[in-house]
Amino acid sequence: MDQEELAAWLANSAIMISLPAALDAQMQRESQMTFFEYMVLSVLSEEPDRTMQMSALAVRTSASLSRLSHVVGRLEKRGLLARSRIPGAGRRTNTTLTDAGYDLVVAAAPGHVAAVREYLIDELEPHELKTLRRIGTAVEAAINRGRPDSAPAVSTPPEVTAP
Amino acid sequence: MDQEELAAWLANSAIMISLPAALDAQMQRESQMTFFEYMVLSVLSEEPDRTMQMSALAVRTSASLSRLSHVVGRLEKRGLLARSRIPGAGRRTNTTLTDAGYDLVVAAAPGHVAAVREYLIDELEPHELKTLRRIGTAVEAAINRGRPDSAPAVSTPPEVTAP
DNA sequence: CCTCTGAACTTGATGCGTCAACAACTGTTG
DNA sequence: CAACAGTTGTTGACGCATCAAGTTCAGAGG
Repeated sequence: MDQEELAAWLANSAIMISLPAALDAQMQRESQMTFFEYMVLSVLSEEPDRTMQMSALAVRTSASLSRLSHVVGRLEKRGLLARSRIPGAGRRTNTTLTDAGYDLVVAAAPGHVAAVREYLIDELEPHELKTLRRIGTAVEAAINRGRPDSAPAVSTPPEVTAP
Repeated sequence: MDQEELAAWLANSAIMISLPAALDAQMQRESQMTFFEYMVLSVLSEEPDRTMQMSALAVRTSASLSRLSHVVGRLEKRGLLARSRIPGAGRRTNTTLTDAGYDLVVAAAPGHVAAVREYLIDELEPHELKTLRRIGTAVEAAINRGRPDSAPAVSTPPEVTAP
């Protein structure tokens, strides 16, 4: 690993470690939830009927079904979403955002967007943005190469547009 | 947030979420430790005397002193490092890598380097590497701007050169 | 039919991270 | 020199993630 590769790797750790931490802190501070909880609510808020099946939601948030189940359980207790079994479809379960949940996402979004801008977007030149996009795509492809079918691990982040 | 910014942000989440998860999984699988534990051992292994003060180690690993204290406690129980108070220097404590700890880092390093190459470095063109480096630096600066003095949050990643 | 397999979750135990206290020093100031 | 303030670490409680079962269903095979 040469000088330039090493430097890139060192710098990359800011994106891998400090950036998630900073975004988590912002979300915790301003909206009393986790970055990941925001992801879940945000993804649901983008569906036309604010509803999604657990497994689909798990794929979209890059989480295991187990993790998602725990989180959804908590969010349900807080009245932010509701679960309902789909009849005649095995054990399939739908998760639906409640009005309270929707309101919370809407309230949390601006602060989140501002943080993403402050820490990342506004720091970059247009050509750097394009390259970042290319890199992210390449990394995702490289990781998924190792597990061809099982886990797509698509890592869709919290939506940054207004819900 | 326009189309290009949004796409870059979406792609970036692969670096923020999937990449750390993949590296963690690799480390767990092949060396029975956490990515963060590897960071700690690796940083120590680069010191001439394999020794570092707790607070310095905390800065280098971007961790809170509390987190570090817990982790070091566990690593000490596993015989991978040892703590010793520095006499006449307040509560300062030195952490030293044991031989077992050093051997473990040395054994774990190749697999880690291979993973970093596979998921990131080998995917990128030289100019993309340079841009990634620039982006990482910019992100770190932007985050630190918010907390001028208190927490440097330097995020030094695990060394990728042979220890 | 009746069992079996597989899909889609759920649950419980365990471990790690965080936050807020607390503890152990040193040096400083009245 | 006595109290105090500032550093530097440690600890315990609590929340969240993970992993390995377990559960609940639909449909296939015998």
